[in-house]
Parts: sequence; structure tokens; C-alpha cells
Amino acid sequence: MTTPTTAPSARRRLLASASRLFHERGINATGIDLVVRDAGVAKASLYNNFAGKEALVVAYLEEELDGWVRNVRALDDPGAPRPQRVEALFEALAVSVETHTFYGCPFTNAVIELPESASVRAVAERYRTVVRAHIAGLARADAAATSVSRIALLYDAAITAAKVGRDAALVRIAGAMAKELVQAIESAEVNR
Amino acid sequence: MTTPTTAPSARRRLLASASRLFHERGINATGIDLVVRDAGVAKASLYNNFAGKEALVVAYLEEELDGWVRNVRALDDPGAPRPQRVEALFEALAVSVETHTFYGCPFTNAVIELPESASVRAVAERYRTVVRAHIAGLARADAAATSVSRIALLYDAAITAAKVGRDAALVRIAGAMAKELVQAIESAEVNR
DNA sequence: CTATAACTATACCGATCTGTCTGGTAAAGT
DNA sequence: ACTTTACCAGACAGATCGGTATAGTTATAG
Repeated sequence: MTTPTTAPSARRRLLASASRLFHERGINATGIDLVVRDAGVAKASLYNNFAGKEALVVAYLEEELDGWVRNVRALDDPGAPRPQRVEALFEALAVSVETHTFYGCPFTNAVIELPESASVRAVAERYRTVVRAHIAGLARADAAATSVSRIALLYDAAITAAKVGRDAALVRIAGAMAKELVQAIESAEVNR
Repeated sequence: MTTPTTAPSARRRLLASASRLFHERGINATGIDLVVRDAGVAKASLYNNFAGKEALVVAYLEEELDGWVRNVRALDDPGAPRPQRVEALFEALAVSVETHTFYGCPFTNAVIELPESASVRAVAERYRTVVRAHIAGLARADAAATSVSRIALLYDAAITAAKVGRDAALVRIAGAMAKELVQAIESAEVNR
């Protein structure tokens, strides 16, 4: 009876290794044996804790999703003006491009690497929902859905530019666009 | 001595099969044997025409690049107002999402699937340059580089939304944003 | 007529992949 | 004391991967 809450260190070590390896090297390029060796864990422990590689990938993505939420909340300053708060979201991305610690959106990458996996796609869609919710909170909660979509699109754009173009300047341009959008929302608010 | 210009049908059949299979199923999920069988070609013919799978991938991407250019030129109406011309670029993407004939940007996909390949990344960067050039032509040739970047970013965003979100509405929102940008460029032009 | 080049067909190679199985150890619960 | 549970170590299986080698066919050009 694998009680998830009492889950011992093997599972957590596996997830820690999987997170790093999948993220930095890609999913298909990272074999099970490598994950197991890196985690210092027996192969059987992997299959005792996860149904298979795909389940491990999904668990990794769920951790990434939690991590993203924690991260954006940590770097958010609720006291700052909203345009700056949105811009900060993009600035953090720009910095991680410059420090070469950005390997692309884990969810987009996973969907591309495992296009047939419905469960992977499901997590990716949950991520997109969470991003939208966060952005809606940063802009006005009651902002038009289209405005939220526009900012979310810019966030997508920034990530793609960061991954393929490796260009922090493009990320900052996207951030500036998002900032302007929020400013426009704010002015409209005032004039109401 | 393999004279590329006199290259017989085996090479073209291989490229045709590779294009379809890589695009629809992904690169890593498509084995050499499948490409060879689909093309109705001997395995040796593949290795007579290409140094290896990576070279085949690069050739496929180069064909996709040519195809993209031909395609956007074909659907462009030079007589139409510039904002509409830019919007048409996005509309074509939206339609291909709706008809389920869109499998994501071949270049982004390839970079994610083969992150270690310098030659793949090189083609992807050439693609990005070509896109920028086309957009610069659609907007004003002398438009500020930032404006071109902004529209190109929106095109990235539309493609990601199409791939992961599978959402034609998002693609059209990105198109509307791009259209508005070009309209702003046009007004600035007039007031000069 | 013959030599060369492009092609087909298929067997084969070593490496690597996911996943299973065996066997042994250590600690915790009853 | 005994059983269960979680773990480690590693051999093993079966499939598939990219790539090579062998052998025979077709067509063309000197």
C-alpha cells in the first residue's frame, strides 16, 4: 500500500533527478537507467513508485507546475503597481535566459516530445489555465478575457523567443508590450 | 560522386516521406526504417543521399523553410492594405488549426527534439530571420526593428497557442494585435 | 560489350531503450 | 521472533534504434 504522504526518500530522490535531467537534457534523451543511477536508487524502486516512464514524466510536470506557481508568487510584489508586477514576470524570464538556466517551457517541451500522451497534454493544459489565472490576478481580476489572453500570448511568445532565439532582448520586448497592455487596462479603469 | 542537381527520384521520395512523417509524428518517434519503407526505397539509398538521420532532418527543415516562404507569398495580396496583409498571415494559421492540419512549428519542434544538434538550430535560426524579413516587408520596410520584433513575437505566440492550446481563437487574438501594431505604424507614417 | 553508377532487398551489428525478475539487506510493526 | 515493507544491486528480456555490409538488378554511357 503505497501511502503517498508517507512516501520515503526514494520517490523524492527520483523526482529530483528526473526534474533536473528531463529539464536540462530533454525527456526522450534521458533514459530510465540514467535517472535511476543519478538518483542512487534501485530500478525496482522506480517501478514501485511509478507505473512507468510516462507516469514519472507526468509527476515531474506536476512538480514543475507547483514550482512555477511558488516561483511567480515569490517574485511578485503585491504592493507594486500592476504594470510593474507584470513586467517583473517577464524580467525574471529574461534573467534566466541570460544566465543560461532556461531550457524552455517544460510543458511545451513535453507535449512536443511525447505528442501521443494524453496525460502529458492534460498537465500542459492545466499549466496554461494556471498561467491565465495568475495573469488575471496581476492585471485586473475583472479585466476582459481578451486582455488576459493577450498577456498570456505574450508570455508564450517570450518563452519561445527565449528557447529558440535565445534572446533576452526579445523577452524584454514582450514584457514591455505586456506592461503597456496593463497600463491601458488601468487607464480604462480610471475613466469609468 | 553524388551530383545533387541530377539527384534521382530516391532522394525526393525520401524527402517527401520524411517531411510528412517527421511533421506529423515527430522526429524521434519516426525511425529510419519507417521512412525508408514509406518512401519505398532501399535503406542504402538513404545513406547514399544523406550522411545520416540528422542530415535528413536538416534537409527536411530546409524544405520546410522553402515551403513556408512559398506559402506566405502565395497567400499574400500585395495590393491589400498592410494591416490586412499581416492579419492574413495569422488567419491562415488559424484555419490550419481548425482543420487539424497544424502540428506545430517544424523548427521549434526540431530544436526541442534534437537540442544538441547545431545544424538543426542553425536552420531554425535561418527560419527566424526569414520570418522577420517577411514581416518587415509586410509592415513597413523601414519600420523600427522593435516593431518588427513585436509582430514576430506575436507570430511565435500564435504558433505556440496553436500547438499546445489548440486554440484558433488565440491565434486570431494574436492576429488582431499584430494588425493593430501595423495600423499604428501606418498612422505614425502619415503624421510625419 | 562492358564498366560504372544508382538502385533494391535484406541480413546483420552493436548500442540502447523500457520494463521485469531474482536475490539479498535493513528496519519497522505485530 | 516473525513477517512485512521498502529498499539496493544487477542480470535479463524483448524490442527498436541508427547504421553497415552483402548481393543482386537495372540502366546508361563509353
